[in-house]
Amino acid sequence: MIRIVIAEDQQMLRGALASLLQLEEDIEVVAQVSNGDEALQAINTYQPDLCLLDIEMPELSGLDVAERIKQEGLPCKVMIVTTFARPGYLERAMEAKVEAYLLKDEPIQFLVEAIRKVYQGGRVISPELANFLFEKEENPLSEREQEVLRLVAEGKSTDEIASTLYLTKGTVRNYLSAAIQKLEVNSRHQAIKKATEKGWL
Amino acid sequence: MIRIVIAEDQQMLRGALASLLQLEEDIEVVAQVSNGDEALQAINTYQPDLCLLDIEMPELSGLDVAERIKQEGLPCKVMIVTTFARPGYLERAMEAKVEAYLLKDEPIQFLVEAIRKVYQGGRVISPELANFLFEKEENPLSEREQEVLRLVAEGKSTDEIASTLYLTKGTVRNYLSAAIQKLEVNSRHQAIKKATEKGWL
DNA sequence: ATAAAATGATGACAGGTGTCATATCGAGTC
DNA sequence: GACTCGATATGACACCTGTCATCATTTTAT
Repeated sequence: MIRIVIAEDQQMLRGALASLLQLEEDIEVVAQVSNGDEALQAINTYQPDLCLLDIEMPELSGLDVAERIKQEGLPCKVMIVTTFARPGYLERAMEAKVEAYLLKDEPIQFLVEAIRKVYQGGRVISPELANFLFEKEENPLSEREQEVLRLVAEGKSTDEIASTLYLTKGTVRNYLSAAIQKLEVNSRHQAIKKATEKGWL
Repeated sequence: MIRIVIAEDQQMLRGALASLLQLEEDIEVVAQVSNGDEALQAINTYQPDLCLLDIEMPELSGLDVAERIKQEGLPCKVMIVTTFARPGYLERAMEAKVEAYLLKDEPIQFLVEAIRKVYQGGRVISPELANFLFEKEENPLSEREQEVLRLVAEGKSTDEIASTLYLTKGTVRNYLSAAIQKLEVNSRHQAIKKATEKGWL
């Protein structure tokens, strides 16, 4: 019996997956949760064989949860199940050594088979993502540049960012300028768009 | 037997819903499609009792499909099933006189019951959205202002927008300025954010 | 038919933004 | 110890942006 925990914030999908997986004879859904914090708790409590983690959830992202599980050396295998084919996400997941990375655009049957493969010690990646593994683009942004971009993304002004980070606004503009050039775009907002698409924030 | 068509672009959710609904004795899923165009075709072909429409799909949005169904006077009842609690979406849906508007954050059981109610002539709205029906905010943006904002959202520059719409850049800035003031924000980008949240684009 | 909106344009101004050259400082590296 | 690199700062410049006043034209409403 494969014991699993499902972490997914959209109730309808979470419930649907749980019901369908429960129908499989060799699978038992021991817990369903809707955010990253609860996911960690549930994994500690139930010690499942593996967990399905959505990435974009409240509190802790699925990637954060994956990293913690691996750091703490928990035996629970990790399967990321997400909408987003972002190179940066995949890279973080690979670095955390997760067992699978699937897109929600796969059929359920693919998920079920992936679960069995992972349980038996295998690894699975959605075929659409296979390319990303080779032609992987490194995140060109420095820590500071990411920080500044994140704040712009939240809607903050140059001045607000400057005081948040205890910098002058000139310096903030320098970081933005550097980021804009590294990303080969023309404005801070295009920079945010591109960095977000790539999963670099 | 309630015959339904499911239009939802995320394969995993679509398949899961189809499988689960199929398990209900009084429901038959006659077609599953992944975009708005196919939805219209399927509805014409199969003449289902009702259809589940996601809003954000390729080609035609679920709202577009709903409007066409109602304009053409097709007997198919329409249930919108979406992630987004945006007042503007709900308003468009109400104007199109759809039979139901549900959030994907509802449990499946809610969906199943809603399907039965709608089949029997009822209407259903996710409880979280009930407020929006009363305190409904009108879209304050003119057609032109929306057009310009949409183009900014695509990442176009003022000059590009000007030549796309055959306007001078001064005029483009005027529309943006008007939109920014109507939305009570400080920049074109905040304007996009707010308008998008409200479902006004 | 006439008033009121909406559409489109222009020019001007203040302030924001992106770029660049340049300088300092500290942490590594050779 | 000299050198390089990243983080930080400054000042200057050109260009972009948001606002406003003003005007002409076309649509819409009464």
